[in-house]
Amino acid sequence: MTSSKPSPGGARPMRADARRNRERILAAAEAVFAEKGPSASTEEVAARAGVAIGTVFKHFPTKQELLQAIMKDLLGRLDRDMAALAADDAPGEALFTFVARMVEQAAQKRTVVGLLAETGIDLQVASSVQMLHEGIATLLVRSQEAGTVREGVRPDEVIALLTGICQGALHAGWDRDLQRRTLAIVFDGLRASADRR
Amino acid sequence: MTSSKPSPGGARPMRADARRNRERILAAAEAVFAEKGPSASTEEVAARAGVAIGTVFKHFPTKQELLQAIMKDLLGRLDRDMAALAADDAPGEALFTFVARMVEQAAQKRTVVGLLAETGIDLQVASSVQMLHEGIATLLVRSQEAGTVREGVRPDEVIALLTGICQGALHAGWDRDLQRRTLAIVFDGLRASADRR
Amino acid sequence: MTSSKPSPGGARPMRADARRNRERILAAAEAVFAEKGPSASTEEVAARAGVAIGTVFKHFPTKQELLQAIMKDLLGRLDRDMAALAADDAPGEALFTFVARMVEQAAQKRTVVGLLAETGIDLQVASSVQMLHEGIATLLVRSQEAGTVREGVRPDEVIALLTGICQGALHAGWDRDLQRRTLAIVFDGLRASADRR
Amino acid sequence: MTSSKPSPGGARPMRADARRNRERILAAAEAVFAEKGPSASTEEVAARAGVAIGTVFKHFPTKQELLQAIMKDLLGRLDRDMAALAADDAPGEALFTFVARMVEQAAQKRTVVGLLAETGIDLQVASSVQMLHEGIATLLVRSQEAGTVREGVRPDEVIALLTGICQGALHAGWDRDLQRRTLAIVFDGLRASADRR
DNA sequence: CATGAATGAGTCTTCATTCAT
DNA sequence: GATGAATGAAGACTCATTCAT
Repeated sequence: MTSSKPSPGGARPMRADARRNRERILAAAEAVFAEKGPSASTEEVAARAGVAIGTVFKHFPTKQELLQAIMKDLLGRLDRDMAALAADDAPGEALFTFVARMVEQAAQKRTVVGLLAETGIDLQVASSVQMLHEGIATLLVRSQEAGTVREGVRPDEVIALLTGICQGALHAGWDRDLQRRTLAIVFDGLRASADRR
Repeated sequence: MTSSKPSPGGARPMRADARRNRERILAAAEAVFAEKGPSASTEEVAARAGVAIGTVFKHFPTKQELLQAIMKDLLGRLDRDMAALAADDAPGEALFTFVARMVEQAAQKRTVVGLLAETGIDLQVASSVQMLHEGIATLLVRSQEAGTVREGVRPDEVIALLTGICQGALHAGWDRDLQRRTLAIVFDGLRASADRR
Repeated sequence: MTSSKPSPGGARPMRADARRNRERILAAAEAVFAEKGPSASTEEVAARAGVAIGTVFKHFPTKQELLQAIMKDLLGRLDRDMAALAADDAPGEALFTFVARMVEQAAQKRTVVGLLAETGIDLQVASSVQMLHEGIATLLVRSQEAGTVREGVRPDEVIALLTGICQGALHAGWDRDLQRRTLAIVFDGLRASADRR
Repeated sequence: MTSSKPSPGGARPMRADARRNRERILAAAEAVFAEKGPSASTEEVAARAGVAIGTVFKHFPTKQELLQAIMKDLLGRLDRDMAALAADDAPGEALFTFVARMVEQAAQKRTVVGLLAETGIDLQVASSVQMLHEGIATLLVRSQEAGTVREGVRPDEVIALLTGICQGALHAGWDRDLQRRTLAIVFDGLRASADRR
C-alpha cells in the first residue's frame, strides 16, 4: 500500500523510524484524502497516522508536497501494475484489463482523480505522469499488434478516456452494472472496426 | 451567460435592481468557481460581481445554495440547448452534437463538472438533474430510431460518458485535437455496429 | 398589550397608519425579545410585525431605542396595574399581590428582566423606573399602615427583591410550586415580625 | 482566581505552557465576560489573555464550551468555599455567610449569574450545578439543626433566592447598604419564626 | 527527530443601519 | 411614509505552518 521511496536525492539515508513514519503518513494521507477529498485537514492525516502534526510537516513541508507525494506513489504503483500486466496477460487484453481495474478502484482513489482535476498537474509529478503515459503506450501498442484495438488510437486518448471514466465512477448512482455498460461502450470504440466513421 | 430565473415560487416579483444583482452574482460566481474551483471564496465572488459581501448572502444564504444555484442555472441552459437541438438538428446527429458541444464548453464549466464530483448531488438540484436525464433520453431515442446509435445503450451510460469526458476535458494538455480524437472513440462505441461484443 | 404613546414631544401628530405601525412593531418586538432575548434580530421583529425593516428603523432609529421603548411601555403598564391594585385590593395585600403577579408573568417578560440585567438602566428610561418606584412606594406604605409589612422596609429593597426573583423565575427548573415556596419566604421576610434580628 | 483543572479525563498530562495558557484564557474570559456580559467577543478574551485567537479555540473549541468552562470553574470555587464554611463557621450561620458572600461578589461574577439566565444550564455543567445543590443542602440542614432556619425550607428555594438576589445585585443603583437591607429581609424570611404564615 | 502548542490570516455568516425606489 | 435591497463591520471558527519543548 505504501511506497518505498527511501531517501530522496543526495541526502543522507533516512533513519529507519523516520522512513517508517513517512510511509505511515503517506498511507494515512491517501486514506483520508480518498474519503474526504483534498480539502481534508492535515491534522486529520496526522491523527490517522498516529503521529503529531509536526512530524507530517517535517516529512512534507507543504500540504501540496504531501499531495504530490501521494500522486507519485499512486502512479508508481500503477506503473508496476501495468508492467505486471504487460508480462502476464494476453497481449490483446492487457489494456482493457488495466483500464477496467483502474476504474474499479476509482472510488477508493478519489485522491488521484480529484487531484488531477483539482490542482492540475504540477511539474513535480510530471515525470510520474510520463511514466503512466509510457506504460499505457506499451499496453496500447501490444493491443494494436494483437488486433484488439484499432490502429490510429493514441496513448493520450486512452489516458483521457481513462481519467474521464474514473471521474465518472466517483458519482453517486454509479454502480457495477453501469460501470460495466459504460466501459463496454468505450471498449467498443477502441476495438478495431471496419465501419469507422 | 446568466439565467433569467426571476422570482422563485409564490413570492412577489423581485425588484428590478435585486434581480439584476442576483444575476451579476450568479455570473460572477460561475466565473470565479470555474477558474478556482468551488473552494474559491465568496468574498471574491462579491468583488467580481461588484457588490458587498452581504448582498451575496442576502441572495444565497449559504455558499452551498450559491453553488446549487449555479448548477441549476447551468443545467437549465443545457436543457434549453437540448430542446433546440432536438428541434433543429438531424435526429441522428443531435445527441452527438450535444455531447460534443458540452465537452467543448467544459473548460468554462469546470463548475458543473467539479460540483457534481465534489459535493455530490443534493436533493435541491435533483430535479434539474432529472431534466438533463430526460433531455438526453429524448436525444438518445431519436438517435437510435435514426440508426446512429446502437440499440441497448441507455441514458445513464451516456450521462456517465458525458460527465467523464467533461472531467477529462479540464485537464492540462487537453487540446482541440485530443478532444476530437477522444470523442471519436466514444462515438464509435455508441454507433450501431454489427460486431458488437 | 401596546402603549398608546401617540406623538412624542413637540412633533406633529402622527398619521393614523403610522401610529398603528408603531404599536404593531412594539407588540412584535416585545414578543420576539421575550422569546429569544434581546439579541434577537431586528429583522425578525419586522417580520413578526408584518412591516419592512425600514419601517422599524423609521420609528425606532436604533435597536437600543426600540428596547427602551419596550421597557417604557412595560413599566407604564405595570404602573397602571399598581394604580388599579391600590384602588381595588385590600391595602395590606396589594403589594404582595403585585409582586406575585409580576413574578408569575416574568417568564413571558424575559425582556424587562433581561433588559435590566443586560444593558443596565439607561437614562432614557429613568423616568419610567421612577414611576415604578413611586408605585411600589405607595403600595408599600399602605401595607405598612395595614401592618402586613414591617416598618423600616424601603421601596428600593422591594424593587431589588422583585427584580431578583423575576430573574430567578426565568430559570429552567422553576415551576409553580418552587415559585410559591420562594415567594413565601420573601413575603415572610417582609411581614412584620417580633423577632427581627 | 483561576482553577487548577489540569488535564481532563484520561488524557496525558497537559504540557506546562499549555496549562498556563489555559488558565490565563480562563481568567481573561471570566474578567471580560464579567465586564461585558456573555456577548463579548472571543477576540477580546484572546487579547486580554495575551494569546492569539487560535489558542483560545484550541483550548475551548466553541464559545459555549468556554462559557461552560468558566461556569464549572466558578462553581468549583463556590463548592470549596462552602466546604470551608461548613467546616469553620458556626453551623447556624454558615448558610447566611455563604449567601452574603456570594451576593457581595456578584458584581465580579456577572458571568455566572448572566450565564445561568442567558443560555440555561447545559448538561455539561449539570454536574457542577449538582455540586452546588449538594453544598447548599448541607449548609441548609446544619442551619436547620442549629435552629437558625425554619424547618420546611428546601435547597431549591435557597438556590432560587440566591441566584435571584445575585441578579439583582448587578443592577445600577445597588449599593452596599441596599444589599445589606435586602439580604436582611430574605434572611428574616428564612429564619425560624413562630408566626409562620 | 518527534511533539503538539501557538500563530494569525482567511472563511463563512449575521445584523444593525442606510438609502434608492 | 413604507419598502426592502445593499452595505460592511464584526464575530465565530478553521487550518496550514512555525517553533519552543
